[in-house]
Amino acid sequence: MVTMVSQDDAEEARIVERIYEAVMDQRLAPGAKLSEAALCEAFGVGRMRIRRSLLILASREVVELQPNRGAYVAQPTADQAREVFEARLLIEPPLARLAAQRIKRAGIKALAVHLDKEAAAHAAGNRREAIRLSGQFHAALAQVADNTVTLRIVKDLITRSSIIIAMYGDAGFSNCRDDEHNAIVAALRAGNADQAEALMRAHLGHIKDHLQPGRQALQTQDLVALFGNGKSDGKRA
Amino acid sequence: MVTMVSQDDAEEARIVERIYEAVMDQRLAPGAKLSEAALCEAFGVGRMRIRRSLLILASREVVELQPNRGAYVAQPTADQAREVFEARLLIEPPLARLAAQRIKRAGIKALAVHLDKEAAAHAAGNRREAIRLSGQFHAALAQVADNTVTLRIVKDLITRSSIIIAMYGDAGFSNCRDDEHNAIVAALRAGNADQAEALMRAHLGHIKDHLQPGRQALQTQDLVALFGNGKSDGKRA
DNA sequence: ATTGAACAATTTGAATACAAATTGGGGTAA
DNA sequence: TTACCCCAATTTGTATTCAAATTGTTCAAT
Repeated sequence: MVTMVSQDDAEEARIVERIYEAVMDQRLAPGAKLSEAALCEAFGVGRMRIRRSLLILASREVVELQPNRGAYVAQPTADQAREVFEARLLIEPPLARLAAQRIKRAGIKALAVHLDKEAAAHAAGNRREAIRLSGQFHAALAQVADNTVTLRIVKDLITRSSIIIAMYGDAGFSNCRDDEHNAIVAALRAGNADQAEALMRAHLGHIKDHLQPGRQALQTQDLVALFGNGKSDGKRA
Repeated sequence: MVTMVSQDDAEEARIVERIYEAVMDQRLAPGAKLSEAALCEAFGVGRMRIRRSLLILASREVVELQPNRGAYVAQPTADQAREVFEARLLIEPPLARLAAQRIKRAGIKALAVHLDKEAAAHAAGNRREAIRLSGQFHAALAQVADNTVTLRIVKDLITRSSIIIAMYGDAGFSNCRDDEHNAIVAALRAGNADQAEALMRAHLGHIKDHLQPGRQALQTQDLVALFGNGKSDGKRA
């Protein structure tokens, strides 16, 4: 008998991952409603499966579950935004240091490939892809550090960061500046742990500095729908 | 009129928290089966509620959901144990530094009260309470640092650490040594951020050094499974 | 007596049906 | 015309029911 162990769990993980990606691409705006029926159709699964996925997303604070109202992409407050970036400033610079100490030839190669993709997306004007890759760079670093526990933590933080940037970020400013990523990889390649840590700290500081806590960006697509602005209707993947 | 918002969610959070505590107390051993029916009776709630709680616990890797087999308290591998403590060594020393910079009079007071409780439990020979408080100290530090995002992360890590210590720890060695906690608080009180960070790093190193990766402390029915027949369960561990 | 297979019982997984609540629309009255 | 209220429709939450899988037991055969 073929057991097919944990095929079910993999399904939820797949759905969660897809929604994570949509949030990071900013295809799903903060406050966007995630209706169960729509998700059932989109993913071709039963309602139970969707409810489980939404619960996982809620436990990671990427979506908010409002009782009897439904699931919505989270809308972190300015204070929560501060906490997320504070956590990143706490975790990622030491992580960059660890990566510098631990990186192997294959890891350097992988990061180089990633930087190329970032540059290509940027050159092609593919803003959505550029934003996504820009966030993924930080996850790639955790992978280089060879620690899945930290990888999970960083993934959650960068996803929430994408929401925060969508809410509080300068209009045209993308997630990260590529040149800073390049500099960090250069430090890793040189095995300069101190520099890698310092560069990452500065990099995160720059992202944080470009947030405007008072902005309270377009609350939800409720407002958009109200004004008939067709900007954020792309809920379907 | 009165909305009673998120009363339902609070119920799941309560159950999850109770199970967290039981794991940290080592009342629930690694590999212990968490049958849905038993939990329904224990908490006096419906099966749906329990299933939601177990899913949250699984997403935090405190329990493992085996399809068609049920939920079990996680049994991290030696490699996963290494990753958890590596993550703690990455996060908590900078967190101690932040706490030293940010601590107020009320925080110092709260930590002093906590240390008293630890000492009292230790003096009274209440090992279970001592273990629990010993872990909670690290969460208290995150609270002093006033960052709920980091608090959540640290809580997850210390809960998983309890499981790891139960599996790989020396028999009589409790979670932490109280004197090291005292020293850390002294550094915080003195506002010596460098020392707080260094002490926390050393403290976590000590805990880690008392783990025996080869021990494989199988103390539950996993023992039976391992000796019975390594038919298809031998995949893990 | 021991081993193997079949069957029964328990436990989990999923689907369907039903109940509760919120939202939006329409109608009426001021 | 505007404001308020009631009702319907949609959406979420929960329970019940049934199916699938695993485990333990029993019986039979070697």
